[in-house]
Amino acid sequence: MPPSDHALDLPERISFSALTAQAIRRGIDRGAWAGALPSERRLSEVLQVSRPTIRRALAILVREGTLDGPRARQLRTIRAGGGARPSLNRRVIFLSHEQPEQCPPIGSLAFSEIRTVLERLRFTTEFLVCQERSLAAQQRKLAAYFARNRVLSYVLLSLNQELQMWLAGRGVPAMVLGSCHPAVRLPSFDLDNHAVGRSAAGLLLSRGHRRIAFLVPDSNGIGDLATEAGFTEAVRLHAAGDEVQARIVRHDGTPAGLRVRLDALLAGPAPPTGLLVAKPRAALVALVHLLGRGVAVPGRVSIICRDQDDVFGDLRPQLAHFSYDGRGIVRRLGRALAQLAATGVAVARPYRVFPRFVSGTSLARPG
Amino acid sequence: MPPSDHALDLPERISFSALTAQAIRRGIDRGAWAGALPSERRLSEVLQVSRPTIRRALAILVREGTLDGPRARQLRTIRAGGGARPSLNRRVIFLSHEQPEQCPPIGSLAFSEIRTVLERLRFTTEFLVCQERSLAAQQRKLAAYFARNRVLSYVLLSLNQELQMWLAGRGVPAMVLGSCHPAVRLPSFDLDNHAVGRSAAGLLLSRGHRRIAFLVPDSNGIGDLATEAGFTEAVRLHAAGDEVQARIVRHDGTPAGLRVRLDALLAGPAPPTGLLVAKPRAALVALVHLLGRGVAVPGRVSIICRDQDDVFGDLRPQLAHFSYDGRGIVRRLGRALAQLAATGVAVARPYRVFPRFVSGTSLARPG
DNA sequence: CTTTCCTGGTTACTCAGGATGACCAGCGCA
DNA sequence: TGCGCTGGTCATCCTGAGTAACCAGGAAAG
Repeated sequence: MPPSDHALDLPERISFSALTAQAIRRGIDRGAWAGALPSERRLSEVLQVSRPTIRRALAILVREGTLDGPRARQLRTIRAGGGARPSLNRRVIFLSHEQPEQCPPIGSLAFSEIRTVLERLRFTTEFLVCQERSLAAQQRKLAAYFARNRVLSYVLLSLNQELQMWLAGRGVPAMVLGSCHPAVRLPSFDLDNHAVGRSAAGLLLSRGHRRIAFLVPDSNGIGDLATEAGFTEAVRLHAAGDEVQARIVRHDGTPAGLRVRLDALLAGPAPPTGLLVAKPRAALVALVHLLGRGVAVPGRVSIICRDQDDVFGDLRPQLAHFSYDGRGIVRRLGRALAQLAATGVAVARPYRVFPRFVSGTSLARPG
Repeated sequence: MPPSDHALDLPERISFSALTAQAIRRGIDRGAWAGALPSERRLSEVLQVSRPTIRRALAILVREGTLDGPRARQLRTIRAGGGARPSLNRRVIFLSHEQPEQCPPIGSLAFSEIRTVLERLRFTTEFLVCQERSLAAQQRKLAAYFARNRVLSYVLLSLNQELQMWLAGRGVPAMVLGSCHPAVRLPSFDLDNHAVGRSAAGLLLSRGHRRIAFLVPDSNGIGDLATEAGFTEAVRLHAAGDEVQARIVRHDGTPAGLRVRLDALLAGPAPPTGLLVAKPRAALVALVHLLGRGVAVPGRVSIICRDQDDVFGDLRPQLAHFSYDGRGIVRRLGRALAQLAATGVAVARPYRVFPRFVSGTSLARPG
């Protein structure tokens, strides 16, 4: 018999499923979830582990009594005494009606920037998209989410007015990135969309356009409403003697819906010669659609986009648009969150950025 | 993008060999052996681990400097001062000729995804752009960087062939995200660009196109070269009896340069009726330029884009393109890096993804 | 109401990595 | 000289994880 070396620990032969079970157990202890676990597919994404492995891990936890089995196709519930130790977390949730790439206050570029900066500051970021059509459904979904998750603060991106006020009313910890309803008293980091709308209308009018339109999704985003207000205000101020026809054209936010509106506009009796388009994606869709229909840009229609996209400068015609440097906003947001994490409150002073106009060949004098 | 709960530790994916190395390391620290380790077969008995695993563990310890290699069939000796071991850091540098958003293997969307996943695995990520025009200048810059920085691994994104081979030759720790030169023996996570090129040409030919072209930047990216090879191969195989005219058109990577090439193509004697375009940005520029010139798409020219962009589906015509899910690649990359951090080496087996074709109305039969 | 999406449950298949056992050449030593 | 030990190598088997489909039930959106 060989002598045995006693000073040694044998390497632990532990299956990856068991390790995963440990990870989930720690998550439960830290209070990452309340009441019930996320779905298996969610866990598999979050933990970067395949679903069969997640299932084996869950089976272990059920067997040891940490979890209940799924009840009638419900999520698995966490057994009482799960140690829900409320620890100060640094979890930040971005809340929006749209995919992150489409949120106007911060273009696609800036969003990964935001994530990076916040993660440097040791915040963990998540994105929650709330795309239900009815307000009630949105509120139900969010209420369920609030009940099951503990977060430091929500960051509201281009939410519609009703939901923004509902959240503020419920006392959900939040700050607003993008435009903020004036009545909502939350820390906010805005673009001055009102000024942009006014400026855009002024640009079109000063180039001689007399039939202009603002194409905007009908989602009641507060920034969109502000742009709209600025747009009509500029028209009202200018149109003292002139005969100016300014329309606000709402579409349903889908590319197809936008094209339908565009076609209707152009087929109408007095088609506009100048367009302001909200959202970079929509501007691209509109440009390609018009060119594809043989409508010259800017020959028959000039286009200004309210928001930025870094492809705009590469195209011919270059899309005239408004642009700004998001880094200042990101820095402020990071500081506000750090303050909130440290002190429990954040200043509600709004921070405003005035985008600058980037001229492009898509804007010219009318035909 | 699905939200992810960051308040969690991910389960650690550590191989049993690495665990065994840990056990041996602890044994050394506790003075279980003096001067030299027991033989492999002894260790295998003592630790209750098979000998191949013991050997892998020993290789890890030799690599990290805890052990000397076996001297002339002697037992492995324990290095003096076994206390201070240079531990591998977890710093990862992304190295590319272009801005991250433009790197084709992973779209802008996927890149923030990659950062997030790697940072959750406790890697720190940085991006290093190497845009010098001359190869010598690139090498100088990188050599200076290597001399001053210790990193776990470089991740090469769409580097040109020369630089990729130079790095491999210098023994820089690296893996390739995107296409990899066949002679370069590095872990790589590829799209199968060759297959894409072949498939794209096949699609155009099978639709009846007989004059086709591949528009590609002249930067000698390995993926581009592979696409080109696949493209011409498909043409060669198909064109047995048929008369097919296939051109490779290189542009300088700028939108203006692309437009010049397009105009020259269309003004030529036998303009192509089908185009394959590399890079999503280039495809957008080409589409808008053609439509703006009154060239009907797909009426006069069909377009397929080799890469993906999520705006393609929203446009009319929809841009036919090749698409894939980058998450699998990100997962593999993360695992390879984790393995590298734990064991000091990563497998050099290439991982290949076959993008699937997303049909679109920009592709139709000619004329 | 209908439809859509998401849940848990289940399948078949691939593949990496560890276990096993055998073999080799070199070396020290009885 | 022959034995027993060392590290080095190989072929083979098998477990466990990954992947990608499916399915039915049920909740919720519209």
